[in-house]
Amino acid sequence: MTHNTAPPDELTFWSFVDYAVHKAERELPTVNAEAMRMVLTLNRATSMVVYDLESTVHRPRGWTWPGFRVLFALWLAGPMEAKTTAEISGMSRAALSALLNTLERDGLLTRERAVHDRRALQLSLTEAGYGAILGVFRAHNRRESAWAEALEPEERRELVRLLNKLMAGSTDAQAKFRS
Amino acid sequence: MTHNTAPPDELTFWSFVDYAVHKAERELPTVNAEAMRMVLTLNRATSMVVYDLESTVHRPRGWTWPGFRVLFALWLAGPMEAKTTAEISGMSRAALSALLNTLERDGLLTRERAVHDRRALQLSLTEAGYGAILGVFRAHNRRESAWAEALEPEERRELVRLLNKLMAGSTDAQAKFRS
DNA sequence: CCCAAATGATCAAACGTTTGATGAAAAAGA
DNA sequence: TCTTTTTCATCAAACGTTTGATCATTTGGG
Repeated sequence: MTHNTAPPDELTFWSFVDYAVHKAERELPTVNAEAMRMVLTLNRATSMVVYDLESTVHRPRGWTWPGFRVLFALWLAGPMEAKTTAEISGMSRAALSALLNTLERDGLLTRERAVHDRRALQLSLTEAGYGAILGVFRAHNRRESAWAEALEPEERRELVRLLNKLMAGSTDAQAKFRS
Repeated sequence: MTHNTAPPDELTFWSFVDYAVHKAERELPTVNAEAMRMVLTLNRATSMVVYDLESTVHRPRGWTWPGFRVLFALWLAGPMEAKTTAEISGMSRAALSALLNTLERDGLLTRERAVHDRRALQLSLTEAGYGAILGVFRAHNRRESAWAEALEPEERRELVRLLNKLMAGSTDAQAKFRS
């Protein structure tokens, strides 16, 4: 255990995890240091991946990752109700509603009221949306590949397994989900 | 390999990963499915943890996770230059600038110009900020603990190791970082 | 010493997200 | 059938973030 007590001005995004965990452990006897380290590391790793993908793939093309997620879902699964889109792309109905304004304005998808239920909304890719998604996905996947190469194939599978187990455990943890 | 081709309306946040990977694999021979699965899973797991922590710990107290990260850094490492705070809490200087408006308005920290360099900003917790952070951190850490229990101790260590290796590999991947 | 380049911070516009409220349509109950 | 409840979508206000521009200060080169 490296007793890293670096002065504040030498701390970096990376070294802060160790610094914080050790310092918290020392000053707060009741802290769950391992849980702290896990969540801290999980967030930092994801934050780096997200920032990279967003700034190298999506923003240069005038897109955002959330917008990409919606278009990607429609591309793979076909036209669907907005409620389903929100569910599978991991956003609230209100967030999707706002996001749709942008995507519709940019001519990437259309929203129309469903025939069987006039409250519901049916989303479909436009020709333009359909034409654009493949290229963006390819660039996105190339970037994902570069990240994935940091791990051995076996390690990638293990990482996925552990993350899935973590998600499965959210039920026991009585985690709060998006409504 | 479960050939899950569920109709769109039965898809969920969870099942979409499998569905998307299989469908992409089938329709796009050149796709790197393992990389896709890894990034998709990483983001969904983190998104769930973030939403839970944010909505059960921070927002009910009138805080946000980003604000908490800043106050937490100042609490652990003491007063420091804003540039350092941005670096170790993982945000751009511009984002921190905006965030500081809120934190300062709420009386949780103060910003003053540094004496040795009149461009620089020195951040310090106020009494109120210092008094509030411990309780919030305790609640935060309790929630982290609940999540951590989904994994065995050995699995937690392995997850952290894999995530660190992923972060370390970002150099090879020539990932883009925040400036 | 003076001027050009680099650095620290802020601002502005656009965007996605959250919570809580409102409106409209459908479902459930009396 | 009529009323109450539930469901789907949107809106409004507040917030954090991004990119690109601007301003002030400091550093470094002639």
